[in-house]
Amino acid sequence: MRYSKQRELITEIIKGRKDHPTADMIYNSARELEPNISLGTVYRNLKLLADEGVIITLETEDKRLHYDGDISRHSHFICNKCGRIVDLFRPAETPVELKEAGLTVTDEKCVYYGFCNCCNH
Amino acid sequence: MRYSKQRELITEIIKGRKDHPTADMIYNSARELEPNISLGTVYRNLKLLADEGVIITLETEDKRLHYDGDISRHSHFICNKCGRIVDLFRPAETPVELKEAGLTVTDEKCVYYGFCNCCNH
DNA sequence: CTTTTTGCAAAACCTTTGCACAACC
DNA sequence: GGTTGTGCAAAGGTTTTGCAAAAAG
Repeated sequence: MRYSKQRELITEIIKGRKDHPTADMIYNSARELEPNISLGTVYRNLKLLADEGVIITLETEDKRLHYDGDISRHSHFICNKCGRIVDLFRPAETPVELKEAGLTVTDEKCVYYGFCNCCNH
Repeated sequence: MRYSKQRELITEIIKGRKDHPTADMIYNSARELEPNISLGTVYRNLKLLADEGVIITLETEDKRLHYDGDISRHSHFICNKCGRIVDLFRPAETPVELKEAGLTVTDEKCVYYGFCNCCNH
């Protein structure tokens, strides 16, 4: 993988925020510093970075892919009302049944849905 | 919610299978019995059934929504190679941190990725 | 008869891709 | 210089939606 200014910028943006942005949000941030960057480039690099394991993807009910620069093992909470995504650093235990069934686990994605402090009632 | 032949058929199809089909798969099944059913109707009803809690949605890395007629609390395993989705009836414990943080959990979706028996090496 | 649901087709939406040009090494 | 990455715009695939007709109650 060769160096590119655009890819570095995109990586910095994702690694620098904790709000699990979508491609479009990252594109908008990127354009502030690099006004000529294209949406296609953003998508291409996000896919590349995710494939390389540099970032993580989060498939949510809003049907847009969210990205997370924190690749440590953790779960997420998503508010049904405001859509806020919260990190959860004590991940759930991987069920033993999986190993028992001969399944090799490489990755896990646990998402809890509910209402956050601001949106309770 | 008024009765409709199409909705009943769609519900039966999802409840009757364990392979977590996509809208398109359900559409194809439905057409075997109801050749004039439209894809729009399938999508409309799937959304309705999911909103009503009659079925569950599964957001996966393949970018298509999968549906599950089994609404009991359980997790899923998805094979990175063949895409097979396996039910896991011992769900992970919901992290206590969530309650401690004042977050109300209404739902949880845990997906484990890896390689199934058939696809191991 | 009124309201909900359907089929159809078009639109919306997010994401991917082909291509010529620019950037990297 | 050869190869990889970019910008642009067009295409792709899934899901949603507007509308007139059909079905339900």
